[in-house]
Amino acid sequence: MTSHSAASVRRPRADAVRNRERVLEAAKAVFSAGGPDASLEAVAKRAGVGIGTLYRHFPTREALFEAVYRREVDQLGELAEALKSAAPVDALRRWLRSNVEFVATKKGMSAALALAVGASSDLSAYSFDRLTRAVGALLDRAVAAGEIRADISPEDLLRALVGMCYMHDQPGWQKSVVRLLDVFVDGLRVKNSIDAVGKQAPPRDAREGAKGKFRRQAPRIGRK
Amino acid sequence: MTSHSAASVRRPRADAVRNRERVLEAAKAVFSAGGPDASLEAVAKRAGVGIGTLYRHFPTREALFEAVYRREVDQLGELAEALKSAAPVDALRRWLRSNVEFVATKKGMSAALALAVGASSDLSAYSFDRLTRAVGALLDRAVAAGEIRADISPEDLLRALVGMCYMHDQPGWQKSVVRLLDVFVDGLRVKNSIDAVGKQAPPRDAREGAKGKFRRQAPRIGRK
Amino acid sequence: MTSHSAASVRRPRADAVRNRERVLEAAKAVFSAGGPDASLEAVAKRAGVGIGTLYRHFPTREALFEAVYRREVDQLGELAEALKSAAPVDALRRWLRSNVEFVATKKGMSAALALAVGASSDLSAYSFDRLTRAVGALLDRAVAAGEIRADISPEDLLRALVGMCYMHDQPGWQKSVVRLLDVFVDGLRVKNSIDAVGKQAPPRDAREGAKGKFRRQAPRIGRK
Amino acid sequence: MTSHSAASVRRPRADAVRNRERVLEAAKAVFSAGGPDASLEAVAKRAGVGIGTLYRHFPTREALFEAVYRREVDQLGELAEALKSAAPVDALRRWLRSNVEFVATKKGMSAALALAVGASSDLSAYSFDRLTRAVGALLDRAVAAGEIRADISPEDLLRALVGMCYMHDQPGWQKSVVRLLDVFVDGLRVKNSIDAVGKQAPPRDAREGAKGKFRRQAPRIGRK
DNA sequence: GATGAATGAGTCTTCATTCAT
DNA sequence: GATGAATGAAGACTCATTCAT
Repeated sequence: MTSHSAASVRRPRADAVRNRERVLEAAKAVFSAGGPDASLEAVAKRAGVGIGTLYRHFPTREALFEAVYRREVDQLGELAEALKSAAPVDALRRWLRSNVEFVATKKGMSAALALAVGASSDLSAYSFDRLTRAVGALLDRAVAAGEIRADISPEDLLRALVGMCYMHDQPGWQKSVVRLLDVFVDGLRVKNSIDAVGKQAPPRDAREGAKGKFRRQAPRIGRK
Repeated sequence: MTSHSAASVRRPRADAVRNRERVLEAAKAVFSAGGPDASLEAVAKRAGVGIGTLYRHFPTREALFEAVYRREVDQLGELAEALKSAAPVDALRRWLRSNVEFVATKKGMSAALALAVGASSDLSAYSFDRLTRAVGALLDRAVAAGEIRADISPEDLLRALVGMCYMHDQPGWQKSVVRLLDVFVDGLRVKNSIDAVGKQAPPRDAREGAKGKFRRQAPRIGRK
Repeated sequence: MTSHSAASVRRPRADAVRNRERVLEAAKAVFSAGGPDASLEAVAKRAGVGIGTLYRHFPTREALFEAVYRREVDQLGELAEALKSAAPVDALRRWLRSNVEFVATKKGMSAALALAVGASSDLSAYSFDRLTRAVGALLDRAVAAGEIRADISPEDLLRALVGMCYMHDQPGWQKSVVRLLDVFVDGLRVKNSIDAVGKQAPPRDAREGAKGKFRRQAPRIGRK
Repeated sequence: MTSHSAASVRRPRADAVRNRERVLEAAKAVFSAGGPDASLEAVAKRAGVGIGTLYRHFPTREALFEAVYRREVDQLGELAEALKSAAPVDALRRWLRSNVEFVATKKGMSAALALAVGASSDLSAYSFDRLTRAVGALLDRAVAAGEIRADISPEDLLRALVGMCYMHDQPGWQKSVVRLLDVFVDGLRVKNSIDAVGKQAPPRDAREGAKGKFRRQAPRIGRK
């Protein structure tokens, strides 16, 4: 439509890009502090833009969430893939620890992790899927090498990790979690030694599977 | 104040007691379903009383929380004490598992558990203290018996438990958590085998302590 | 629940009643002036109550509409019934004229009338039904007496009336409409003299009927 | 201003003309569907142009209205003039019916008609004037021929027509209106037969007149 | 003591309008 | 000239909280 447009997609305006970025940054911070119900107006204010601008870039709360967290989730996923060359159990341990560091470093990473087990939504489904695959690979390798027990699913492990990082706002949580994770990995190496108390868990191969992407559904994220 | 009052404390009116109870019951249900931000008006409506009545009995949201959850927390604490006679590690394992069952059975117990690591408040402080003591006793016994490693604090363990129960709304979470906890306890029995990756945790006795009740402070619970 | 309540329904509080009335009065005025999209906040302000109070009494815009207009519509309906004793054609003419006076006198009556042919909604359906019945009775009587042609339906007549009153904000509209209605009634007395130009309308008895109440449906009233 | 401009008026750029046309087309459609309060952004989007372009061509909502409807109004006016040769009453009847067809055929024509009696504005004033003159000619001829009564003004007739077309969004309205108009014309032929009920209308010549153009004033059209 | 009416602050959301590119 | 980004003013609606009855 414009006379000088060469390609069909226009280069986005510089200030628009800057604003988009600012909003994302602000949203990360605000959601980190105030939870997923935080006021969008607060986000806009922190970003230094009008509320209308926020809405132009992200027409729904969901859209903003998505933009904020998808990238983080992907980083967590890539982390797992990057460890494919290490010794199986060591890779596992290091991935778990790296997660802790990640969460410690990057504000909002914790929320990204939590998404994976949170209330259903497209974004949650994506997160769950992405991370389950990632950790599944690590797990499979260690099991195949016969170094850890086979009855823990990627979902289990993911939940354990998320659960432990859940307390990421307490003083000293980081060391605590590393300690706990180490204990946990130690436990993984013990092959089903104890079953006096409870029922035997299903063997690794008979797990519920569902590797396909996006199994879960549902719109909302935290609003009432 | 009143003309005919013999003693300084009057026996509360029967309907007042009944209303108080109704509100508590309603609050438990509503908070379970809608989270801690649920509308107080919804609570009143469910209890079949006016909003004013709710406020008379519980002048703040916090007060209502307190009344709802303190009892639950105490139950979790007593659970630990009841296991003092069992074999140390077994007692530990059983307590952890019992928590899972508890959360599974009694609506709202999960929230009670979560309080222990949640945002600061009088109630949280109390919960944290109560449960830390409980699990601490179990832990101490097992360490004293030389059956588990000594570098995991009650706080650590509590946080791990809470975190894992955090996902109590996913299908099949219960079995998953039991599995994870078993792995964890298995890991506890391995005495410091691995320390190549991280620093050694401080010995049990040098922990930050703080057994005194109500260390932490702060008013809010989730509202903005 | 209260100790002194004799009957099951409490007498509404005096101030509540007063406020309700104020809001209705204000709404009638505001809707008259600003149309059905007028701001509810403007209504509240004019009534001298908080916006919350307005919402307490009328939880939706529709509810307020309903409360404002149902009574007016009923008055228009009763008007028709009150004329049952007069000579058929005269009754018809007088009813039509009375409507004009009504609209002229009572602010908002025009809107009430317009509802009858307006966008679908429960209230519109009710209005349409109520008024169609009213005018239908008058029409039937005149047709039965053989004094007017039979091919005009109550709906037709109603629409003509509404349409003409539509212009109720022009200077001198009132006399004009009375004049037009008179001409129209005169025309009704001419029994099908002319049909050279168009097709014959269906006979009176074969009309689409649908006397049952509330045929039409649909929620909105004017918002976008 | 521009260096190479020979004459004082430049030939408009081709794309500007095209855009102007697109916007007009879109506006006609959007206003037809959503009423006069429809979003200008919706118009721009439908036209496939930026909102800025719309504003450049039509700096106010009024300006857009004007551009959209003036042409339509003129068409309605010309319709009346085209019938000057027919028999007076027949011409009148045919003009009225033609209006109905017009409204039925051309989306937005109804709005154009309604403008004539709508809220004051330059555009309304123009419409009113244009159409009043048109219908006045038809009326005068029939009165002069002694075929219809003399106490109905062009304004009256216009209002009757508009009023009847007011319901143009109901199913089957078209036949209904034709029927009503026929009845109305029949009524016109009855010379003042009835005056028992109301006062005698003023004679044709003593009417309020006001043939001059643009008597009325006022800016707004429907916005708040 | 119980009740529920009143209040208004806080959020979300939509658009008309202005302006930088 | 065209574009669409930015802005902020409304307006709807929800609830926590106070208070008159």
